[in-house]
Amino acid sequence: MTGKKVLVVDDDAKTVELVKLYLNRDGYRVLTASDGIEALRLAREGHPDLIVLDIMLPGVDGLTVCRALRAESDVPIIMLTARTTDQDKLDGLDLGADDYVTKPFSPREMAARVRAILRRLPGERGPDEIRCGGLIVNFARHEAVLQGRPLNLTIVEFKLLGVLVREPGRVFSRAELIEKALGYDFEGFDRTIDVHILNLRRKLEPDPKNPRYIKTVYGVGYKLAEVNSGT
Amino acid sequence: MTGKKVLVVDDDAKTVELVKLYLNRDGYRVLTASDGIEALRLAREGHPDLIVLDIMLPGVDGLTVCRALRAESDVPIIMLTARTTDQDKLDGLDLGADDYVTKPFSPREMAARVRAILRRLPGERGPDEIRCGGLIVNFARHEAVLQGRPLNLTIVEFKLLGVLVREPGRVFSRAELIEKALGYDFEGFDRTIDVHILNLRRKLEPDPKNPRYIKTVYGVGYKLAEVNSGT
DNA sequence: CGTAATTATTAAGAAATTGTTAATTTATTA
DNA sequence: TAATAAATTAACAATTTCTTAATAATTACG
Repeated sequence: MTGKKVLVVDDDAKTVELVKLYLNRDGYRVLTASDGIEALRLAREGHPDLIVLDIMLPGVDGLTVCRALRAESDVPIIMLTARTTDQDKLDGLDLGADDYVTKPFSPREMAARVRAILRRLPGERGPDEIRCGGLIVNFARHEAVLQGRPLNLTIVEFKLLGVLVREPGRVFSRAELIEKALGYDFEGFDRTIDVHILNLRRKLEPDPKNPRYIKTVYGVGYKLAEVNSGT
Repeated sequence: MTGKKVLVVDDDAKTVELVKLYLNRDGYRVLTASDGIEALRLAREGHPDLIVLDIMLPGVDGLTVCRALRAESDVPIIMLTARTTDQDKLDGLDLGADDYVTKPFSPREMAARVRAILRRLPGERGPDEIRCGGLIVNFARHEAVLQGRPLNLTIVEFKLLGVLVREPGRVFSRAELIEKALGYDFEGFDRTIDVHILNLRRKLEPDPKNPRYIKTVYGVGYKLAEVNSGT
């Protein structure tokens, strides 16, 4: 873990603690501030890699802080707003915030957004791309390439391949694939997966009848073969 | 099926029954409670592997129960909330719940989340791989390899070998093997096992007539020989 | 040695799983 | 909103695996 620094600014101590808890769990160092003045000071002296900034602040408000920060640096900012009116969101974005989250929010979601932004920061792209044999799956570009030839995958096909390619060789049951590619709330049948696998194979297998990449494990599910180019 | 235990806590009997129905269908044993006091008692005495906990409870509320449980164990908790305000979710997560579901929810989705959490529990999957002599059985990959040569096992063969390899040297009766490899609900005959053992031997024994790995214990059952490479 | 009990082997039919196509529903885009 | 693309379902075919039943071989033990 790189230990990126995140500055969290909110006048509600409980919110700050909650966000801090989750970000710490993700391996980030966290600075905290409860008002605009302190926020500006820490933003300048602490060199955070990302700032989570509430709009409603005592003293200098969040919008002003955001404006001030934007004038002097490109640090990514996630705006926090208690109000639901879209005008607030627009204002925040207008000021150059990278993302906005409406209160009340789930700390998991917040942590995910922080990860997402820091991931696309120059330097640490993280596992934005996975290679396996001649297969390249790029999550940031939402693009899969096989032997230099781009596959034209649909969303579900891409997600399926994404799940498989993250753990090549491991067998995934249809239930697992549904959970991970279609979501917990999918109410349909197992066999839907079969059709998606079929379509995937048509797009990436040289000979779909004899799959080289996506193997069927009879009675269990599917897996991505680990391709040793030399063998 | 391991028959993991799940405690479902909700004051609405209909909700409890619905969740119970779906969890039973997945092979889980289900304990139920309708108030906080009972929940705590069952959580302590019933040793559930997971708890589904409603926030709104008469008497001791769900949040308090969650807090109390967290103080004394790491049992995974899924919080249930009827209110849509995310503040509830936050509180739940803050207390260490592993997941939350907002009412009204789909019982299928609930069951899926329960499966997902129990699946990634440390004890649940056991080791992903067991080695014994030149034999490697990898459960995640659903693959068995002998002296570097992959065996092409069917599900039943794989499960049988899996049972044997977990306790090399121990004799398993046919009844035991049926239970563990074919399931409790198998209605067939003992002798089916013989055929599977035969097929297994054909795939892994250098000389199936003189089994080196899977030994017959006359009048008792089968066992996996402990292989000392030097002998 | 011979008999009864147990296990090994074989092969065929039954059952379960997967592959495939096409029609239908749902979502997206112009 | 119409046109297009995608996801899902349903039905059937193809395949694999499981189970059974019948027979042969082996073991235990008087």
